Amino acid sequence: MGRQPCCEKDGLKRGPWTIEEDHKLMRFILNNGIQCWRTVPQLAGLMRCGKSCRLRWINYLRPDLKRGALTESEEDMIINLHSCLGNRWSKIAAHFPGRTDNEIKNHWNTRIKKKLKLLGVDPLTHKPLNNHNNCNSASEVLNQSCSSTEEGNTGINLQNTIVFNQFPYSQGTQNSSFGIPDIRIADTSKIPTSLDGGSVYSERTDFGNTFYRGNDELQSADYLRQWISNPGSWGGYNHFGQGFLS
DNA sequence: AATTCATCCAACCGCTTTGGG
DNA sequence: TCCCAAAGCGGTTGGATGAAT
Repeated sequence: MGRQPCCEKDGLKRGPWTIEEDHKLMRFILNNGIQCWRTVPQLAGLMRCGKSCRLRWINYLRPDLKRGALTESEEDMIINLHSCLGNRWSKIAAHFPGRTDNEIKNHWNTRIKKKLKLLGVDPLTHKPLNNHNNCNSASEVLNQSCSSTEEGNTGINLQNTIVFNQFPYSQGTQNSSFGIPDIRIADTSKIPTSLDGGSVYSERTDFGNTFYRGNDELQSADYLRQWISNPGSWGGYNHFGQGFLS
């Protein structure tokens, strides 16, 4: 006997979310908050499993999401944090308000890994790909700076002072704050500005990163209402159309 | 214009962790 | 302490899109 599926699969919809589904999920969360993800789809009238709803909310519908391409400084921070934390994307994402672990993970896999390889750095170990004699300095320095990272301090400032001299990335033109040469992969600036194929994009809402989680996951429906009533926060949600709050 | 290849990223799968009884 | 359900997490996939031929 295998593990029980997380939910009953029969009859459940999979694949990309439609506007209507997004609409239903957001409206439900607005009105009810989140107590139990497993009950959300049923109560919201969605033919999805709770897991799918949770993922959609966290990665896409949360109003506090910061949208658009990651900045160069964010990219540099990811590299430094990854050297400390490894593939613990949620831990890394915790240092980036409005960014999701999925987004950072995708960015790492599609852009940063290539960037590091171009620089002759192993993305896994953060050591030079060819020069094994040089391995100690960078990793040791990074490990030293990681203790504070694990405790909530990013440790970035500490690294910033050390990495310039010892980190393997530090060869070449240093445009960024962490000594990483300014080699940008093409096509990093593709920032959607409107709904396209069921996707939602918006400017940053600037509501901070405390929107949900806490006692009842969702801090308050009032908070959401406040966000929704703010015209400036709705740049990319126009597709929901009028009557969303009804 | 048609086809192939490369890239991106939303979504899924399944394992691990957490929390309540 | 143990068990189980739910949530969290990271690896992976597959469809959409754009670039190259």
